[in-house]
Amino acid sequence: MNKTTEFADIILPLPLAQLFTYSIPEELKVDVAIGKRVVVPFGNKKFYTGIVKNIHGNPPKDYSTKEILACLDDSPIINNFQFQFWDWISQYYQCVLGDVFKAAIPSGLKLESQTKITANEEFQTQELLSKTEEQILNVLKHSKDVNISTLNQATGLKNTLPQIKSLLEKGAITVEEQIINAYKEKTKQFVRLASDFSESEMGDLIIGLKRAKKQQEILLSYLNLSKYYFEETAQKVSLTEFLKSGDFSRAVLKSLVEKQILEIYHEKLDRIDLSHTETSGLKTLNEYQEKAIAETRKHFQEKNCVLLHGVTSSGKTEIYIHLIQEQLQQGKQVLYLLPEIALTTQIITRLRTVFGNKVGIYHSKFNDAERVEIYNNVNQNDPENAYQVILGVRSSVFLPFKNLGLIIVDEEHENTYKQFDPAPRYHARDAALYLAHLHKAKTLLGTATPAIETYYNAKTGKYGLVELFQRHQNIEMPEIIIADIKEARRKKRMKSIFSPELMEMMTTSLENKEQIILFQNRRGYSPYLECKSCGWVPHCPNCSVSLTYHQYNNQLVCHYCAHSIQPPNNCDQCSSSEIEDRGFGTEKIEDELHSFFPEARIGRMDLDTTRKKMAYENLIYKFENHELDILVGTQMVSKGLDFDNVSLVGVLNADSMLNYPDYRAYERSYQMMAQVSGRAGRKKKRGKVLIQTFTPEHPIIKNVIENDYVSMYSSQLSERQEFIYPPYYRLINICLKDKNQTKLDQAANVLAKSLRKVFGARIFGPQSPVINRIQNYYIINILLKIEKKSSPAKAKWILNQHANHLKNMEQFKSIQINFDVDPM
DNA sequence: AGCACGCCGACT
DNA sequence: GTCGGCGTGCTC
Repeated sequence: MNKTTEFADIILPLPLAQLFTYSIPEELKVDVAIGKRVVVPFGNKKFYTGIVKNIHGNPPKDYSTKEILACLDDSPIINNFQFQFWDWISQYYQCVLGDVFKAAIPSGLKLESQTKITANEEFQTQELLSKTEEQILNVLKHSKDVNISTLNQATGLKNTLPQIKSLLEKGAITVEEQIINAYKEKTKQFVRLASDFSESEMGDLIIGLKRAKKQQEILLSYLNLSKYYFEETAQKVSLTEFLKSGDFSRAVLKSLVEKQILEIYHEKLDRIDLSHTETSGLKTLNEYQEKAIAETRKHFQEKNCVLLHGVTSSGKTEIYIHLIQEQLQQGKQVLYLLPEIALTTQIITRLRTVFGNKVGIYHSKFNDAERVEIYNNVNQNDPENAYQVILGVRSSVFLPFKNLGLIIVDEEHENTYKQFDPAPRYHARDAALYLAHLHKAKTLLGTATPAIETYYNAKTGKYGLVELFQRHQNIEMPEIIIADIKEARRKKRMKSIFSPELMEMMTTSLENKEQIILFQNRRGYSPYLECKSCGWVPHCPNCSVSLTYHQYNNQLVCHYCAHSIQPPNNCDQCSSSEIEDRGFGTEKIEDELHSFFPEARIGRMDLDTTRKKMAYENLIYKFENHELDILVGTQMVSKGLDFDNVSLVGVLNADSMLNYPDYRAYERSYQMMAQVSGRAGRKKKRGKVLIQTFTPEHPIIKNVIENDYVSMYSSQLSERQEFIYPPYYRLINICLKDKNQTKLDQAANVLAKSLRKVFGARIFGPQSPVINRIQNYYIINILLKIEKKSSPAKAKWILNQHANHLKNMEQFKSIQINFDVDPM
């Protein structure tokens, strides 16, 4: 017996800090290996899918082990790169490996145990059963495969657990844990000949069927469709299509199958379309692109990361494509990261036309089965059939790459690359840099408006910097016009939410049959309602935010917990019936546009209109085809879309962004306005951008008008230094949560005090966030700002010590503490 | 995270 | 008197 393969340390998909050690039964010793999935019992009921992290021969001292029940994989699904990557994520972002496991693997690869309940047939009523118990027993007798949730549904009861428990005690039912595999391969049925008949054999067969006309007909029709004797390889014939083609009955086909002439077979079907698309060569680069790509290659010789700072429509994508091609020729994989909203059909199509079915897409709107297929595809060892290029969102950094050569992070400044909740709170751009380091690959960051931190890294020589200021086909940068709404309001010249300038420009554009994009970073109709006489504002009962009014369903909705109510007719406080909406969101803009421009075709693009799988694509398609004149939207409209006929972009309220209480507010406002401006004026004509603001003299607005990123950068940089922010300092936010506000405040004060003893003035807070209650949990933050040079690992270790100390205090046991490293 | 155990309030 | 609320502790 081999002693060193006695035990395995398992990662479980739970937010628990340790690994769990199980013993490997003799019969599984050949199967169980590092990186494979295993099923293990946990507690006295549950089963989980875990990942084998370690195999060893050291029996644990303090407890006896349970046995691994099954091994799910023939070959590992987690490779060594991934284990190292997971370790880094869990250390850097201060979370547990189980959290990383949960985020990294599509849930279809994680089995779940489900309690299956069956009625005991031998049970005879000896004791009196309660009504609900009888009801439950009745349901069980008439259906099979019942679990708790279906039982709750069938009986209409909220919670049947107590009754189940008592029935179990009385011996009326049995309960069994069942493991459900969520992922099923999709298969399709096909028809083919049962054996390889020669032409003369086939002739005999057909003659033999002369008394079964229908069967003969089917056979001939099959030969016809499959071109069996005409082509080298017969065409595949799908069962359903075949039956439909001649209105054949299944029964007739069945008799042919029984005669062993035809047979039906199943074939696994990829949910992802792998059909061969025609690939076309690369586009030739213009001289500026050529220069940029040459510089990039040169930087890569000594630097691992290059920032490609190229203005909107300077043709960054073509540069990426050329670089991807180079990697593929060397047999390397490429990961192309995009933020959610920029992963559009346009870019997918472009990549597919060049790389065909070598491109895999990993999108959040894909269902789980599709993700499992992509995961498995990347994991397989056959480079002929595996995707070589993955175009994906944040979570695609967790795919099982074996041989990465290049990671491209497009729209690098996008804050959606940072995951906020749940843990792991990772930033895909920063994680990508580490991932590339593991593979000894290069990273290319691309954007028109770099994040301050990134530009700083480039300027200080940590990254290579390549700049590309020439728009392709020499399209001019749009003309930016400012509308002073304070002035317009004073003179009472505002038409609802539109300044006279905007009204005029919209009218002209519509007359010229040109398209318009209007941008407002707020969905819903109006951010809040207010009582005209006493100023009362309806708030969410669970969160400390006002409720947003949505007109399309006439609801007041909380954007934090989705709580919704009917708008009140009367004020809760003074019963006045005069309740007015305040502020405006995309819905209201759409509404107002309809009344001012009844002829115009208007589309709205925000979270509410793009929930369905293809809704976003449909809107884009309609706008591209000029089936819409005006597109109103939140930041979704500002990303990576190329439209040819947009002559006007309107930013309805620049101040709402500028006044946001965050140290990144100015940076983000600049990025947002610069990006949305980039949508204006493509071919032929110079576009116009109109920005409505109360503060036309604002320096950020000036930077936007002059398209002066560098000025914005240097003014922000000095502010960052002065006020102790990145890139000079590293931020770690410590978030405390509890249902009891007093207890929470006390705990935060105790923690802040003890941290100050170590970190001194580097500790800020405790500070209540603007929204200090979400889903009935109060929230308070403590912020640590440490010098970039000092060791973050040590600081994190100290933070953990103090947090654990707090959790060990009797009165603060219930407090939840989590860390957010490099918060956004 | 789940789930069991255990201790206090409102009800058949 | 019980049912059921959620606070607390444990899981290899």
